[in-house]
Amino acid sequence: MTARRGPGETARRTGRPRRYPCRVPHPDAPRSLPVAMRMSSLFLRTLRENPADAEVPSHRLLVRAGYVRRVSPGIYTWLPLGLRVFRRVEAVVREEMDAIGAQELLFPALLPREPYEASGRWEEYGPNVFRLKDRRGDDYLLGPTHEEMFTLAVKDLFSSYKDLPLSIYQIQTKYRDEARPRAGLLRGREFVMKDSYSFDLDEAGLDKSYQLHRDAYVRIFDRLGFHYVIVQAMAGAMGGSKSEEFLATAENGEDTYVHCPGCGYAANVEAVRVPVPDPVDASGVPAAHVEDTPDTPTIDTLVAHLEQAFPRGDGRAWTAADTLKNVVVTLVHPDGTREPLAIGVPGDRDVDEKRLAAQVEPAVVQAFDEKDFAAHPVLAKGYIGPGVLGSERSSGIRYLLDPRVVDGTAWVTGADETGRHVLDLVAGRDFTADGTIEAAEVRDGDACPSCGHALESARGIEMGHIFQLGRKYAEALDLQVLDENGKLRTVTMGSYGVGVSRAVACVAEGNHDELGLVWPRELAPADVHLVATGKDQAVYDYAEELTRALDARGVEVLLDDRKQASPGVKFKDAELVGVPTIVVVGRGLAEGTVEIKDRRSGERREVPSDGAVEEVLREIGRA
RNA sequence: CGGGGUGUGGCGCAGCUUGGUAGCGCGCUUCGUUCGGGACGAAGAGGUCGCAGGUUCAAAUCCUGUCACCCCGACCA
Repeated sequence: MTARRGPGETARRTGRPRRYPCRVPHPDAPRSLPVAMRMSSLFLRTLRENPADAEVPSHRLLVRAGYVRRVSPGIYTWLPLGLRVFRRVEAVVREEMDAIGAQELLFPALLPREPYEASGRWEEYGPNVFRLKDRRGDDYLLGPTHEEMFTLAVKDLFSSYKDLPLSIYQIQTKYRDEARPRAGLLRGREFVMKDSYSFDLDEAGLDKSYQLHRDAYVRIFDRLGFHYVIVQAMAGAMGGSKSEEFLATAENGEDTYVHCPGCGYAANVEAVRVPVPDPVDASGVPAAHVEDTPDTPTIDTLVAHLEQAFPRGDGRAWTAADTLKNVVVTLVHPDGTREPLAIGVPGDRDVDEKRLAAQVEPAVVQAFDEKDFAAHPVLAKGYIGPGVLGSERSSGIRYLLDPRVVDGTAWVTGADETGRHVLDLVAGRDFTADGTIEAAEVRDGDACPSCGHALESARGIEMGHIFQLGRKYAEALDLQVLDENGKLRTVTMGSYGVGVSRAVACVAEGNHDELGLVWPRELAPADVHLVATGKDQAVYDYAEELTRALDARGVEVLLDDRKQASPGVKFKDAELVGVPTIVVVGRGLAEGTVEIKDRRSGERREVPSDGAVEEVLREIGRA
């Protein structure tokens, strides 16, 4: 708020909260100066060339246009222009959260070890958490996420079903010691996230809270103005069941998802379910037989050998899809125990490490190395088969199959002897497994699990994630309330996050052209970029006057009042900075006109200088 | 953690192969001119060449070590 008007005054007039002024007027400045960002004194330096360390467009442009500066890998300073955009995003998120009755609070970023010890995550979270010690040697951490704190806060204050449902949130700086920060603000080690949590007595309540948040998120991402998809997701290490992600569609996004043009189904690749085929009648398949297949340790060499040594009578060529590939990995459980796990997938598909990791969480997957093979001599590397796999078989290794390997399907697979494979091995008839697992890679053209159409894959940036946590944290931290019968009930929780700082980068990623940034109106650092050109003092006087008049109407102006800069420099800077409406006061003023330019379309029109205020208001949709 | 690359004024880079005491563009300062598309002229300020050893009469340049950063991958509520 400025010294010039009372709190809320502008909010009433314009129907939205006023942004704080970027610059406090100099004490010597006349009191009558309008509150505007002045390019002549703004803490800003635009760069003509791209910074060498920036690769993705959002990073390049945010640095070039003077919105942010890198301090350390994955750690950024918000400069005045950037901070204003950041505050706008924050305001959108805050408004929509408040609108569903969620209440804002703020936990510390610096947290003691104990709550995370209690939930088991001090260990589970691993190297990604920033840990530190105080002078006495006690352990602290910089919060990577705050489930424990929210849960404990509710436990601290509430104890009755009458207090529920409850949704609380914070907009807080989070810290994660990412192995490789990248893409500027898109994946940082310090970032700002809105995280909220719902607390309900039962599943029906949780469903309702979840839906409220989902609706709020739709409104938030609509207002932020980027293209996004809502995809089914894995609840991940957080535990819980139902989960959806809001992905901003972007070719260079880190997340891969699939969507179905037939029915609209969309899911993160990790969460995709394979439609399970019906069992096949295998009565015509001959008995399984072991054959010599020398030098065929890979699927490719095996298929080539089959085609040459065992051509099929019906003219069909052997393909990788006829083989069953058995991959062995080591699971490392949170308590440190190691367990070998065998996965059987059709030979034309690889095991997708991300999908596998998501399936076995919280265990971590490690490659099965030479030492592991030495410890399990029954495994013939390159020729592993179901003959030895399974908890009931000689290896004792748990064996899980891709869901496509249904009863009655016949396979060529390892015979557990180097240089030998078994043919016509029928699932259900000749071998069984301990269960199924969704770990095979997902490909374009795979059948949609809900309608059977061919799936298409695309990439996106995770902007929001909502999920039903259930009782994992409530149980671990003993969050119970008394129900109407006076009995203790464990509360069920939902968890909902939005990457606020990431959203700034993401909006920039989706809103720029070759000249610079192009902000959506609601997020721009100013409503109008007013450029005064030329050497005529009347131009600058008029620009001051127009700025003052616009300010009085609640329009925030970025005023380029630099006298030493050439018109070209001012135009380039305006285009780089990306305020959606650019007003040029210059040579036309003598004839009584100013120019209004739309940054996005490039369209410009001359308007009478004496009616410029109304024209600008109309242009920015506030007439 | 694996692979690749880069460290030279505020920013972007050249110089390194073949050692000789640091240069270009942008930006910055001063003066003058210019003023609708990153102006022009003149004069300036600003650099332990990432760091540490070594070789040499002499090291940005050669050797060894080390640190940092960027990109790809692994990893990633």
